[in-house]
Amino acid sequence: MEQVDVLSAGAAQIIPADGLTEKIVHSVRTGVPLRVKLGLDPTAPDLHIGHTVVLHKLRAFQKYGHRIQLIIGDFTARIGDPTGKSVTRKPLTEEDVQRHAQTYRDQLARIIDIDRADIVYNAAWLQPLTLTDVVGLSAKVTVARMLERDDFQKRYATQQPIALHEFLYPLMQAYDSVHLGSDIELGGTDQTFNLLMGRVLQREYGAPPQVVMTMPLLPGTDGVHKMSKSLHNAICLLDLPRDMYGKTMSIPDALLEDMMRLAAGMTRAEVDLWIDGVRTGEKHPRDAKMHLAHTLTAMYHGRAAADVAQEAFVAVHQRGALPEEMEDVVLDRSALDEGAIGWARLLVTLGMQPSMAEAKRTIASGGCYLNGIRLTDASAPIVVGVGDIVQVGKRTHRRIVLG
RNA sequence: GGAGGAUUAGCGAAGUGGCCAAACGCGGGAGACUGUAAAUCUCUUCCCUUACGGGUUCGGUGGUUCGAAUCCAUCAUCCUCCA
Repeated sequence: MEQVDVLSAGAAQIIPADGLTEKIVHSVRTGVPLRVKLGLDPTAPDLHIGHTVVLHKLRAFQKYGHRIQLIIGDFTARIGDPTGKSVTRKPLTEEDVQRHAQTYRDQLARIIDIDRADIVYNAAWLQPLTLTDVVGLSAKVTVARMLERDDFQKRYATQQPIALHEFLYPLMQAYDSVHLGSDIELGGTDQTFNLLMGRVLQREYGAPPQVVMTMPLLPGTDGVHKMSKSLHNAICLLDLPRDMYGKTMSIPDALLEDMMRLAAGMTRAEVDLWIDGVRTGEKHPRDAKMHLAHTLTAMYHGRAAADVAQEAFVAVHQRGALPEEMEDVVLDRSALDEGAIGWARLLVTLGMQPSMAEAKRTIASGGCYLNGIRLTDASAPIVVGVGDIVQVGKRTHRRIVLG
C-alpha cells in the first residue's frame, strides 16, 4: 500500500513493526482518520531543523487525511524531561504560554497545515489531577520498569541523582495519549521509552495501545551532538537566509545524507544522486552541500532569498570579499581619545572580544582585521571612522557607527 | 538516624605544605592547509597592565603556618551504603 510506504519511510523504528499497517488499513476501511500525536516543549519556541524531521512526517500524515494532535507540554515542562542536567523548571506564566503559542504557530505553519492541526495544552487535563489520581497512575508502573529507561539506568549506575518526581514525566506524557486517544505517537529516538509508556498506560486504561514511531535524531552542525539550541549547533527556522545558508555549509560531509533526507525533504532518488555522485568523485562535496543549503534556505525563505544568500556566500567565502550586509555596532564617541582608540580596546569596547587579555591574544595570533587588513599590534592607536569594518576571525564582521 | 565518600578553572580530571594561575584531556578562540567542511598541524584558553609586574582563584567561613588547593575547625551541598 502506497500510504504505508510513504508514511513509514525514514522512520528509525515502528513499534510494533506491523502496527502502522494495521492502523492504516483499519482507518481506510472505516473511513476514520488516525489521530497522530506529537509532544512539543513550550520552553523552546525557537524551532530548528532538527525539530522538523518529525514535522515533515506529520505533514505526510496530514496529506493522507489524518488528524494530528500537537501537545504543548506546558505542564510537563515544569518537571523537565529527566536529562540529568535540568533542575525543576519555573512554571510558565499565562503570558509566556500565549506568547510562545503564537511563535509556535508561525513556525509550525511553515511545514504543517496548522489550520487542520489540533493544538492542545496538557495542563488542561494534568493540572486538575488529584493526588489520588497521581497515586493511581503511579501504581500502574513498577520502579524496575522505570529504571529500564536508558537515561535513568545510566544515572543510577553512575551514582547520579534521580529525583523521584522525574519518574512522573514519562507517566504524564503517557497519560496524554490516554486522554487524547492517540493512535500513533511520533518522536525522536530519544523519546522511545516515553512513547512506549503511552502504550502501557493505554492498555491499563482499557484503550487500544498507540503505535510508536520514532524518527532518527538529526545531528547538529558539529556533526556529533544532537541538534540543540543550547549546544550552539542548530540551524533555526527563524535564522536569516544568509545564516541558514552559511550554517548549512559548515556541516561535516558525513552529515550531508542525513540532512538531505531528514531535513530538506529530498526524495530518495535525489539524495542518492548526490551521495553516490560524491562517493564516486563525480560530484564535488561542496556542490552537494551548496545544493542542500540552497534547498533548505528556499524552503523557509523562498527561492529568491536563497539565491541571494548563495551569491553572498560565494562572494565572501570563495572570493574573499567582505560581506555586503553586516551588523552595525555603535561606538560611543566618549570612548575615543582624539578620535583614536587602542586596537585591543576597540575590540573589547565593541563587544567583539570578552576581555583585554583575550583581545590581545587573538590580535597577536593574527585573527583581527580592520577594513580587511590584518593588524597585529594590540596597542596600536586606531583612528576610527564611520563605516570602518572590524573583523575577528573569518566569520565575524561589524561595521562601525559612531554614537 | 548511623557510617563512609565527594566538592579544583566552561566540562572531565591530576595535584595532599613552597618549584601552583594550578598537569592532562575535552570543549572554546586564532592561525596554516582547504571546500568557511572534516581530518591534520601550530599557537592560545582567570583578570588588569605596552612591558616589568600586579590582582583574584581550587564549595563557604574561620584558624594553624614565614608560606595552604594541600593541615585543623566549622558550615553547606551532593553521592553511596546500613537502618
